[in-house]
Amino acid sequence: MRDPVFSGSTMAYHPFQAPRPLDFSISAFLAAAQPSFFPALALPPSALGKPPVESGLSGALGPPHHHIHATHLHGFKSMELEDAAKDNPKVTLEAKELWDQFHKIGTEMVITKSGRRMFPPFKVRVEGLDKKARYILLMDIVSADDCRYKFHNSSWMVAGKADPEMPKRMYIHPDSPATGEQWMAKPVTFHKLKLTNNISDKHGFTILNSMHKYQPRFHIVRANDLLKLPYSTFRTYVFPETVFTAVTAYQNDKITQLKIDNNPFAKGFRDTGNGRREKRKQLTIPTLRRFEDQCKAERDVGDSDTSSCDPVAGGETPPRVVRSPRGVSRACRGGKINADSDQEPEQLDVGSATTDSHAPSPTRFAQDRKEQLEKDSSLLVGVRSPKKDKAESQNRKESEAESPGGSDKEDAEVRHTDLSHFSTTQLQALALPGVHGQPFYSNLAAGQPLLLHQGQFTMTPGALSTMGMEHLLSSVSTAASLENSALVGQTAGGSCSFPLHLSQHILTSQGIQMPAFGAMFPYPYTYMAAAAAAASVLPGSAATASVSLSPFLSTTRSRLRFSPYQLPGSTTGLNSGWDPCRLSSRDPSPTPALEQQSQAARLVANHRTKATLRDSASELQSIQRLVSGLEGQRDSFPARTSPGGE
Amino acid sequence: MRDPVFSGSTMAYHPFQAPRPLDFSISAFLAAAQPSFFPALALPPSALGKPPVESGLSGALGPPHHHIHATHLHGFKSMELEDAAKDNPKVTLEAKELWDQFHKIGTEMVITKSGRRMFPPFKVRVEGLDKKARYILLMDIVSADDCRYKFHNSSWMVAGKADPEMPKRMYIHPDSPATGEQWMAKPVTFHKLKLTNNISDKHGFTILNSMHKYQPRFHIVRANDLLKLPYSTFRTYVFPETVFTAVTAYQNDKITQLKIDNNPFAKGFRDTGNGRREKRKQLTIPTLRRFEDQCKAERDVGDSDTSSCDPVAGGETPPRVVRSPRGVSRACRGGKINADSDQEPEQLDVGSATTDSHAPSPTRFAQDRKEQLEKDSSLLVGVRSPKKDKAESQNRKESEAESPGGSDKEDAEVRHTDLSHFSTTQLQALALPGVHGQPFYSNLAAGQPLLLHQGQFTMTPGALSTMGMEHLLSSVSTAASLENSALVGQTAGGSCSFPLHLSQHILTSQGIQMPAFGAMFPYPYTYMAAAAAAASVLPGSAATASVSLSPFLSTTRSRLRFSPYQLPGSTTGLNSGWDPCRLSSRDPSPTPALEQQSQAARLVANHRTKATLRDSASELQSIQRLVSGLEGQRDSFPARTSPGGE
DNA sequence: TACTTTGCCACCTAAGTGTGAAGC
DNA sequence: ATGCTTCACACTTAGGTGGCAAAG
Repeated sequence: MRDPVFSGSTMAYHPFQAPRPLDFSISAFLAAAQPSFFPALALPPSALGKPPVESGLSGALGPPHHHIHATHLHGFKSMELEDAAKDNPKVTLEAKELWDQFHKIGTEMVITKSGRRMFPPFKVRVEGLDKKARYILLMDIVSADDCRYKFHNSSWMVAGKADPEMPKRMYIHPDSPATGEQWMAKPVTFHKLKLTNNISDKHGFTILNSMHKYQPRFHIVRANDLLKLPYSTFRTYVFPETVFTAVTAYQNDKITQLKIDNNPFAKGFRDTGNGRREKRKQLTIPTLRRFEDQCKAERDVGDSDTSSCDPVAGGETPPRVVRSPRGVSRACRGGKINADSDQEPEQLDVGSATTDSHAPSPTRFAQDRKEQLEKDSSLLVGVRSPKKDKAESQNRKESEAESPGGSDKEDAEVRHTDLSHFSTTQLQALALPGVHGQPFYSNLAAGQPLLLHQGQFTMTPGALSTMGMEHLLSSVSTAASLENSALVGQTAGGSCSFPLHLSQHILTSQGIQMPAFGAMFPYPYTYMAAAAAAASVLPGSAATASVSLSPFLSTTRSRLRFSPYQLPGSTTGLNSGWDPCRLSSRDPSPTPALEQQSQAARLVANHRTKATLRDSASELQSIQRLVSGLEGQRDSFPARTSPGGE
Repeated sequence: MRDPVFSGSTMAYHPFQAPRPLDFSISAFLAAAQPSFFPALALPPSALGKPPVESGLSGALGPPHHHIHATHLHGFKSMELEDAAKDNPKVTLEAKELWDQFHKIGTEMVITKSGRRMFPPFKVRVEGLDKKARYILLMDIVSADDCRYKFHNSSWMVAGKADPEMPKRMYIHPDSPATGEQWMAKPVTFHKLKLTNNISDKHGFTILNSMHKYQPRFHIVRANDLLKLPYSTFRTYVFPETVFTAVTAYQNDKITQLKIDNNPFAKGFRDTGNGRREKRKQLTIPTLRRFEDQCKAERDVGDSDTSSCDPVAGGETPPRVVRSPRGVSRACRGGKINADSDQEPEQLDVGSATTDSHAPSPTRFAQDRKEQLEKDSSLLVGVRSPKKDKAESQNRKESEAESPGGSDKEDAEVRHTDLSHFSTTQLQALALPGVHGQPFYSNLAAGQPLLLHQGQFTMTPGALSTMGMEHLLSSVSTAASLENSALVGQTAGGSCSFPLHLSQHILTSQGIQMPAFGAMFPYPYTYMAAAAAAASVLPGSAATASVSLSPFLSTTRSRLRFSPYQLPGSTTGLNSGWDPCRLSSRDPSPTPALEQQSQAARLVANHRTKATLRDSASELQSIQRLVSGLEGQRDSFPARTSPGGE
């Protein structure tokens, strides 16, 4: 309870701790982004959008199909439709049941200096892509809220405001670019992505703050060259059940047990009568074996490759889609707009993302989405309400009582509330920091500040960073959408699969932590691209104001925390890593945004406090996050950007 | 001794079995290719070629620097010089000493159904690249000759003509494309490439015939997109000391022992007093430990990644460079030209590649090369004469007497001789089959016959396949050369590193055999590209004649061998793999070529027979090889070409 | 003291190696 | 009987897991 604002809050259903906050958080910022998205979306020919049905002011909205948005957007702004159409991607989360099991308890992911994989592994199945077109698939992990947590009395509770955001990195799937056919052939796994708390990480791992909540995101970009990524449309998918709290050591024994029971690498800790396992009673759940078995089965299929297991069976979750075409629009820029930011977490699970009612134009679209959601059963796959979760968890026969705050927490509430104080722009910033960076053009790190090949694009750093998150400002849907990317121009004609045959060379190993290999993509890069697009398309661009503050110099109330182990310069060797002190002052200040939830959801959440986080501290922190995301990114770039080794 | 022609030949220094034949073989076909290369080469601005010194009729020539050739070529034919220049690649083989140790004995590589790595690992150090330009690095393994061997009485001897060539695959380094800076940062390893004897392989592994000799090759292509590979210039580097015989089980105990002593994974078989090792006395050589130690040291350096060890120290071998600019030329096409194909194997080691005296125009260049070689000490690095080898081997304290034919064999002789009977075109075909295919655009395999995006390029399949090997028809040198690639046009402006951060995801694992990941690149693809270029540039194009024969239908004397385990259809599952019966009949017939050796070398080798292989059977087989390389490639493509898995 | 983070450890998966008997 | 290929094995490297004591 470090946080002065939330101190005292305890557990489930507390105004400040609504159950299943994670979902909210995500949907919240997604919703916020949405508004700004529509205006710029292009409409693919094959778009089969439906007329908007539900209004989006308060937020409620079902995940819409992209094409729908595209259509509308088309009218708004003329976008390049060249290669639009022909695809209508649909993404489902693999091992959904397993994720759900963790989610109910409150997923925790260990982060270590050397980098730790995620478990369950983030794996998605993609459908509806243009077989011949080439795509780049990526994922990143963004803050779910701006709070710091603590696990107290068997439950998670807010413990203050979030620490300064670490430079986020966009992780490009190593097979990128590859044809839609290839991507759809089998689930796309991201087990090579590693999490770390080492701010000086040189491997390109995703740096997270311990005791903070995060949301993994998946992106699909139609582009045949990584160089085009910056100018391309990002279709973002978020699976609420994948939110997790980063920890350096497991806090909830239930999580530990679930990990042990399902992660083959932890088999050694299973209670097999070998006199191990003391603390945790064997909470082994029936679904247990399934995961591993599936993994093995999967490995044997086709030309196995990969590694981390991942259950194939079970429900797959249709995510919320956020799309950011280049030249995308930005939602209302201005300050903490918001308002009815409170929503019912429960509803969130219904799989719908809400749009900020305060956003520029999205309202009607929100309705559209909602309708879509209700119509498209696939969108609801894997979606479950908190109540259901509760019921399930209670049914579980665990020797240990269900930890009070175990499942269905509500820090989300906090986050949610917090978000409501940010403008759409701010939310973007909030999300974007985690939007790009991890493995990407390492050469960028190697020198060029922002590259974008001179002349092609000119903007002030501030403007760029602010607008860069355009692809976050997209429509939210769980189904597929038509191609609407505004690629800078196809290179070669066809759709050549790029695979690089990980089969033989790349696959197996997880994170060999060779920065040389990683495709590092510092935020700045994408930022610029998106920003450029946005700038050229939208009139009232969002905050272009540059704020001169770094997490270390201009903190109002937010505490800058660095564990003794992470203090800049005190960490591992080469100080070429991220150095907070070097954050420049040329960054835009994000603006507040609204969250959107289904009306039902908001009804439930109405009792929450809305003002708590509405202080300058919140804004400052957001800004700082953004700044670090932009500036820190560059500095943290691995010194070695060479490939070869492999 | 199945081969009627060579039956009876026994061992070292026998006319038919000159020691260290491998070197010859390689240099032979390289030389043959050279002639045709020059005419088409573009001259980079920074070219610093030297005037030709030695004549090339009989062959002898030192490894020239590309730029030299480029310069000359410039005059011959105007090539796109857009991105020419700025780079002058120099490639050296890592772990040369180790390779030499194996080479002396007669390197053997085990091939298994599940795929086996090479040991020593093929690893090269690249220098002189344009830091900012992007390159694609690849490797493939081509037949060293067209003979089948048998290990009899402790020595290798010819046992007939080669079996039908398996579809070869070009293995694209997974980090491709990446900037020159990245590639040069650390040695480029290809340990993910796996060898197999499973003709139905779906992993994209390199399929080889057991008991046949092969030569690994390394290629550098300046291109920022894999899609441009087909239209780009290939700079090929060959390290004679890396020739090897594919086996399903080690034949020479010395090789086995050397492997055990140096491969960390075989450590369990080392004679550490654990009562193992019987057959092989501990031939452990002093240099032993070094390799492994180096590997470990290397792993710790920088952001380790990779895996297979590889000694960094010791001599690195400058290879013979073969370059094929697009719109390349073809050497004399006609039939078994040849003539003084006999050379002294010993000389080969001197590190110089000889050009075929019968080749079109190369003569003067050959001299130039020679001079270069003598001047550039780096070219001689690791180069050693057979005599030296002999001395070394004798110094080794092996309990077991040096197997008579163990080191310094001469099947090479056969191969050499054989090669002399082929026209340049034939040699090209001979090599090309192994030039492209392994991991590459899998989508190609997935459907499109040859793709090349309609309209961009039009040629008859036959012509294409014939000319496709253009990049083989290049100059031979050990040093660097300037950029001369005729890329189809740069996509984005800058030089973005492509890394994909294998660090995190790709690196570690070796060959997870996931076809989905491999970048499959069937020969046909490259063939077409090169062909197109050649066609547009050269007047008297080589064989465009389409031959209607498949290894199964039109075999004159060559026996079609398929072990019971490999019979098409009888092998592993899915028959989507390579099906010899499906080989089409539209392929060009390769033409003979000359080999080139230093004059000294030829003096020594003059006593060899030249006519032995000059029969139609040889030609047919070559053709068949080519055909299978082209047609088989497609069929053998892994059914699953999806990425994702990773 | 309370809470986190670190390091090292044992254990496990994944996969690379040659063996040696069996198969064809 | 010869010659080559296959396969189950034991052993090794590389690396993923949580435990746990110690440190901060």
